[in-house]
Amino acid sequence: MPTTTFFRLPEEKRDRLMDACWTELTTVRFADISINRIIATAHIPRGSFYQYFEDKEDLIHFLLEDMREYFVSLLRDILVEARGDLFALPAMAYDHFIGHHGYTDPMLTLFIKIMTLNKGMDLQSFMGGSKHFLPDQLWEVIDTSRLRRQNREYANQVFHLTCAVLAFAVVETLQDPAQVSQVRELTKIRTDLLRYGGAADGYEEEHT
Amino acid sequence: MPTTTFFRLPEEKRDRLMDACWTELTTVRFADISINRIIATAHIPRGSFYQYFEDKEDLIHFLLEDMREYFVSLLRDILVEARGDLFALPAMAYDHFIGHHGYTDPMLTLFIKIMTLNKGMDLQSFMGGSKHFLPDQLWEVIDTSRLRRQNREYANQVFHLTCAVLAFAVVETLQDPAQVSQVRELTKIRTDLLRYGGAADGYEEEHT
DNA sequence: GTCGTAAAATGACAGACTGTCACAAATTAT
DNA sequence: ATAATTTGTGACAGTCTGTCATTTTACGAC
Repeated sequence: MPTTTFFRLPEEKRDRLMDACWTELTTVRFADISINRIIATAHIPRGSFYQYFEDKEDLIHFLLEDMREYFVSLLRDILVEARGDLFALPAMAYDHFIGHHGYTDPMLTLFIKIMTLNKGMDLQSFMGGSKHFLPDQLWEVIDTSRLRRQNREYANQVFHLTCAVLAFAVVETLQDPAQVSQVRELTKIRTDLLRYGGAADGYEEEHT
Repeated sequence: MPTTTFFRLPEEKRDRLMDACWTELTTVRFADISINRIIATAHIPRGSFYQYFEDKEDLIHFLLEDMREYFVSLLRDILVEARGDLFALPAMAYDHFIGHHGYTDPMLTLFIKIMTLNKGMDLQSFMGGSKHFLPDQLWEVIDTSRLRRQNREYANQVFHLTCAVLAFAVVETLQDPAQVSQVRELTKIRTDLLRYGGAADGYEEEHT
């Protein structure tokens, strides 16, 4: 967490610094992030930076947390549009990512750049910032009647796997942007897997 | 990939170097791996190291690939024991990881250390080293009659999600080692989700 | 307006790290 | 024995990070 000093900073200076941070974060991989470059770009003296942030990790954590919050609210919108159907999330969110709707969301663009640079960046720990994996904001809009069990923990599990499916799709597309339609097909298969199960019908009876 | 020179190295020297590498890899996080420390531990001059490996990434890649191969063969053994039931994999593999059987597998110990240090290290890209996510070795021993569809691509998807469930379990246990039994329960729920689907029965009819 | 105290700014610095390169040593071929 | 090739080596240039003693600014009390 940044220092209180950071939040007391004059707006212009803080913006200058944050711009430089986001540029750095969306230009090089996590491992290569350089505070040297950031302070050079932002024209902020070295000592000042360390008055605002504890260290590099502190900075990165702060930026990603910001992004996570945005991301969750985006998923919430999508979920509302899907009438609370958790299983519809991967396909719809994927289309958002790919820019299916023509316009490009600035924050999402940053997110995708970061994912591209840090291939397979771990959505698990990205979302895991919150205590529960399934944030309150999303739990509120889930239609639990569509789920086999209606408790939050079960929804949490479904959401977990749902996120994994979304992550697979994003990563695959980044690795080969030409295969959008193929990835879309895979996502449908995976989603059906989550919905209806992957076991052959003959074996389904074991379950009671 | 290491240089041919590396493979021509006298065994004693190569072992000394590799030992130091594994020690480093299982002691600090990826980001903090220091070639300085490695060469100091192994008593290998700086210049020599760079005659064997292109750079730090080259080294890490080589070590992890080694581990991946071991890991795949372990999963194969488990899958055989499970009579090819892909859905049984997470629970069984998890018990192996936790050391349910009392003995500890040296390579697995290293693997767990690495996972602990790099919380949520991406199994996706770890396994993704191979062209197909589902390696031939595993495909050979899968009982496809248990799957809704029998083609390899479908098995690949199931395996993908299966790995995700395993990864969840491992990460959760590392975060809080006390909760083994709880994680085991979660793993069962997740596996059932993959087997039979998470949709409420009423909605299942949509599927044809 | 001046003095004093607390907050903020600053850049020089120590310590660490990486990858390179010119040259020495050893090994192999002729 | 000599030449050619491969391997070994450590000094070095260039970066980087986080700290800290010191200066500058902000601000309230008198």
